[in-house]
Amino acid sequence: MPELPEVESVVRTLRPHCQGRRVSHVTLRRRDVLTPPELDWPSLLQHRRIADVRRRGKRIVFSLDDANRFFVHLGMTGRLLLADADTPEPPHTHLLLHLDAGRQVRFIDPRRFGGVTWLGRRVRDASLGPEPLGLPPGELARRLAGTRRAVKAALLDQKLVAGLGNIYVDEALHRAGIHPLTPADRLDGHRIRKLSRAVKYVLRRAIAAGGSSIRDYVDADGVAGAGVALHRVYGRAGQPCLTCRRATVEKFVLAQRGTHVCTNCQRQPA
DNA sequence: AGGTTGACCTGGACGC
DNA sequence: TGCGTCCAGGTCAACC
Repeated sequence: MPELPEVESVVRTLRPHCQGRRVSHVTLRRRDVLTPPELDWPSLLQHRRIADVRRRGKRIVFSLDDANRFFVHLGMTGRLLLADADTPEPPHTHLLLHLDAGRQVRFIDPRRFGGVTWLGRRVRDASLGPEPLGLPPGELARRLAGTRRAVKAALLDQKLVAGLGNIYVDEALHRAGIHPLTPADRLDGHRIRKLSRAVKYVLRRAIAAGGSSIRDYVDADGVAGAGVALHRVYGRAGQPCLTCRRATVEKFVLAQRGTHVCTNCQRQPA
């Protein structure tokens, strides 16, 4: 799915079209993408004005003018697309927010790993860790020191840091020269600082490229991102490492996820 | 309690 | 062409 840079790109393209707009009505095609499903979503949304659209981790959070909030999670294949009412509706369109001015926001998700969750007026949500951009290295160090899991598994844990996924964890660990199997609590201060810098660098560059479009991802305007061209290991198994040019990128499974490493740049822990 | 595994879904790519 | 298998950007619940 969309990870932090893809979600950020969706939010940036979505916001100018949504902010301040009123939801004239709602079309619900599949109730099971909603949490909780028994809530009267159309009534809660209809006639409300969208005050704000923001990203939190991989979530797209909508704030309404009555201080209620809900978020969209894109899962693996979810899309949030702006469209005119007369544009043909693609398959797997589950929810439509009709805005004034004849535009609509469409939630489309073939695999339905994504969904829409009602937050209400709740302020705090402990299910997500801090944002990685702007996270001080010392705080990252403190969080990683608390677990013996492989550093890749730790970084994928949204409670530890919110927004990283399979692509950018592999890319950041490669850039930092850290093997994904390294136990998180065995990284010294120097390597943590390298990792912290690499995470931010990789995410910022991917955001600037508009995200990475592997197969499904497009922003809210339907535009694919150019971030794949920046990948140094992800999706490059069997090809030469672009950094050292001495080894080929290898792929193995860690935490049930395809994991890409250069064994020359990233030395396996003893 | 922390950590690992299967389950949830569909579609596209590949091999026979 | 058609069928089977594997794989995919994520997250839960259920288990050790």
